[in-house]
Amino acid sequence: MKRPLVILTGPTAVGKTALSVALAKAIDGEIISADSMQVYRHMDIGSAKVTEEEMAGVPHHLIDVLDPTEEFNVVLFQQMARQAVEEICRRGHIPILVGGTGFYIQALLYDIDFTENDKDTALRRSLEEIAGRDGPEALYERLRAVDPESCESIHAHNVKRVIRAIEFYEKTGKKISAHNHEQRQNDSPYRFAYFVLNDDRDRIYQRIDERVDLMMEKGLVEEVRALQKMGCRRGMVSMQGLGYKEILSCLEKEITLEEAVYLIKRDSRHFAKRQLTWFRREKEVIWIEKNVFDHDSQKILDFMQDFLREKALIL
RNA sequence: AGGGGCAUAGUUCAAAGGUAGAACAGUGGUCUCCAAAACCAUCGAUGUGGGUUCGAUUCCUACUGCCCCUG
Repeated sequence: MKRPLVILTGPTAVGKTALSVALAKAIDGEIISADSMQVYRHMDIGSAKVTEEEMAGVPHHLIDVLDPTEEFNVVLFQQMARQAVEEICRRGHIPILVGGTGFYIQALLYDIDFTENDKDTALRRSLEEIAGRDGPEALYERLRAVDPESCESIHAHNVKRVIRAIEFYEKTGKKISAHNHEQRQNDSPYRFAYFVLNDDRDRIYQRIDERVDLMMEKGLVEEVRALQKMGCRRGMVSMQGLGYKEILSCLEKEITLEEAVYLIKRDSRHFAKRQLTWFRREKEVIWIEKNVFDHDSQKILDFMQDFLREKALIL
């Protein structure tokens, strides 16, 4: 029997956290965070991390488990999340995956195979060097030579992807285009319900602005300064987080605080938009438009529970 | 009130008597190991009324609005 998995996601600032805790309480669930920034300790304000109080006693996993100087990526997420699902099920509870990183959700939900990678990053580095020295087109031609199919779907300017595709070929002797095609056929190992919470675009953007202002009031600058003292530098995975990279370059006097705030708001909007693009493409998602439910969280909760009962995910 | 200046896309700025460009914003999309990342595509403008002209958004003029100076 497949394990149950409830997913609750949506664009940033739409209100996932509050709803997730209420849902967990209602269906005896535990929460697994699918958030690439909330995994890090000492990054509370900028990542809009759930507070102890907000958790209201509901167990949360994959939050505060790494230092900001450590790396994090899909593969690590996948391993940690899988383990969390197992533990939660063993306790007889329902795992609820909550967070805005669609790629991570996909990795767990469809059990995407990433195993062919090793820890050796020398090749990656030398490819980056080629891109820097000879330009992205030169790298692209290298990819065309070994995996022309990938060139169909990857744009030459997208150096990160081109590098990964070449790397995949060099390390495995297989084409990543073929591998991805195979992986796309994966059936989920879970009985799942994939909820996407959404709201009017204007409202989301407004909430983003308000939230960023609040972060500044709460002391985001101090938080980043402390991280800086702990040895966090730009280029680290954690410091690519929205709010962190901008404040960091403000502390390094590259931009003013005003510019930093503007950029954080703008990039958060862009992020929300990209998230929605991602979810639209995912199959089998259940959209929860807040205005359809009059922004009444009880109505939303009732709807979700009815749905889960129907799908026999809960009794 | 008098004098001067400005009026072009949502915003900031280009250009030109004959098809008005860009950046940013906005919108759509890609994504299978940096994903809060990286990348692609796309919508959109000459304030209003006259005049000169084959043709005005450009030149002239009135109006309206904004800015600066004087009082």
